Amino acid sequence: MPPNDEVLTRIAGLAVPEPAGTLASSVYDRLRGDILTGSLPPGEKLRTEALRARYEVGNSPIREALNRLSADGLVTREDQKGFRVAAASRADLEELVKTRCWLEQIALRESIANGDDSWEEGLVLSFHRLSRVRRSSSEDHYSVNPDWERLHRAFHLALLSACGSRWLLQYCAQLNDQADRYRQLAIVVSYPRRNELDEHEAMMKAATARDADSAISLLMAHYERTAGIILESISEFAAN
Amino acid sequence: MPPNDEVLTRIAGLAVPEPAGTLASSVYDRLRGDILTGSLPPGEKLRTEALRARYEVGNSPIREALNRLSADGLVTREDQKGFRVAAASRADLEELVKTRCWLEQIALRESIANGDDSWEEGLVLSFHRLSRVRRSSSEDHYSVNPDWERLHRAFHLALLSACGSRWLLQYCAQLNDQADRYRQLAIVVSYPRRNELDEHEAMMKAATARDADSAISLLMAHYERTAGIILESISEFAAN
DNA sequence: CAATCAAATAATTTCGATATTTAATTGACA
DNA sequence: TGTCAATTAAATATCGAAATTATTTGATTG
Repeated sequence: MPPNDEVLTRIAGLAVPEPAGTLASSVYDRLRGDILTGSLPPGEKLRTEALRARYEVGNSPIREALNRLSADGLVTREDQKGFRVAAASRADLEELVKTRCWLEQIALRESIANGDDSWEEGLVLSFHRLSRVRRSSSEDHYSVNPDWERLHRAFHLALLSACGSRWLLQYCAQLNDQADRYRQLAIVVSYPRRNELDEHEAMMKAATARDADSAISLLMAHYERTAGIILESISEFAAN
Repeated sequence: MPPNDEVLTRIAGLAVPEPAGTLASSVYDRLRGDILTGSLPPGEKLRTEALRARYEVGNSPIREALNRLSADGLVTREDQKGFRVAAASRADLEELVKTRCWLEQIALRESIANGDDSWEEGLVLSFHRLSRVRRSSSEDHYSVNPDWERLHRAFHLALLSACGSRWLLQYCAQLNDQADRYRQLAIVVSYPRRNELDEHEAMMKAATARDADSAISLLMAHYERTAGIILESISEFAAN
């Protein structure tokens, strides 16, 4: 079955990080976060014992979270050999961006064709919120602002949210996660600045004007540019 | 030391789909199979205790398998409320088919553009194998032939296998699973026959002739037709 | 009679420990 | 000194039971 409403609300960024109902879900969220921020680097071995200590829970919740993440593609699993953070490489990033463009092109076109007023309003709202938070949480040096990250994700998913397929939306969200991880890995090395807000505004305006071709061009260019910057700033990813 | 039985069966080529390395993976495969065949119907509650009895393993492998399946979309999970087989509905099937057409259209076009000789050969081989097994394992009444199901799946994935994106390929495989489940659900009610082999042959020929537009038309029509048959044969899916 | 609440029951989730498998180390032998 | 086998150590996977949370049952009250 396609992702349920709870998942969709979470994707839309409209829910605050509410306390998860089970330890397994809580560990899943935290582990996912730690992988996306690069706090757990690509290829890192994920030993049960170490994670037990890190998250202060027992065996079972850890393994349940790891099993879910492995189906998400953020963690790799090999029978009898345990879990690792998914590897990262230039080739992988290129494949990822290509796939993302294919899927989001469809999703955006459909969204623009089918989106109703509430979709349009959600989009405007997402952009507004994104425009009000700083890219970096510090003034002098760059440091990741979790609010910006969350709202940025929400904006991009708002664009696609009316595509009419929960499957496609979920896949886009998954690829979004993967791309976010690469962005974070690049930031560690020093992330070159650019005016992303203008790009987002242009997309939002093209989408609300129902100009599908323009919106798609802008979105594709946005992704290609980001990928280019990441590829420039990183010669090669560490191989564990 | 003389080779053990396992080695001998392997050499003789008599080994069935080799047993998974861990109990969790084995249960995952069996559960997945039971859901795809409809042996575990949509909406069915998946109680730990019942599954423990069914598959004769402990608690942990069951839960690990369920967690993986929930990320695959074959099972739904709600914190503190356990697991269920994913629901099925006409609306869901329509959304599924639509998404499948979107994604496979891209995958097939890319496959045809990029596929090398070994892709072409794999495709011809897949078709040949599919053509040599019967649709039904019984002559007089219809009964699912697991070999045909497996080879049918393999053929469709062979078509897309050169698309150049493991992500896209994985998504197509996932949607394939979902569609297979609907097909099985319809078969229970009595599945109308048609000459699927010719359709598959036409696709194979168009693909090897590198005629992307024709191949895509054939594939889309193939899916639409299947969906139509399923929707006709089922008034509504049971709601648990 | 319907609604509410509390107790009892059932199911899910989690823990700690054990069994199995893999990886690392040691030591014998060439 | 290098290789291989045997041994030890470490890690993974699994089990069974305890703790937590949901659901049902049944009594009580408005």
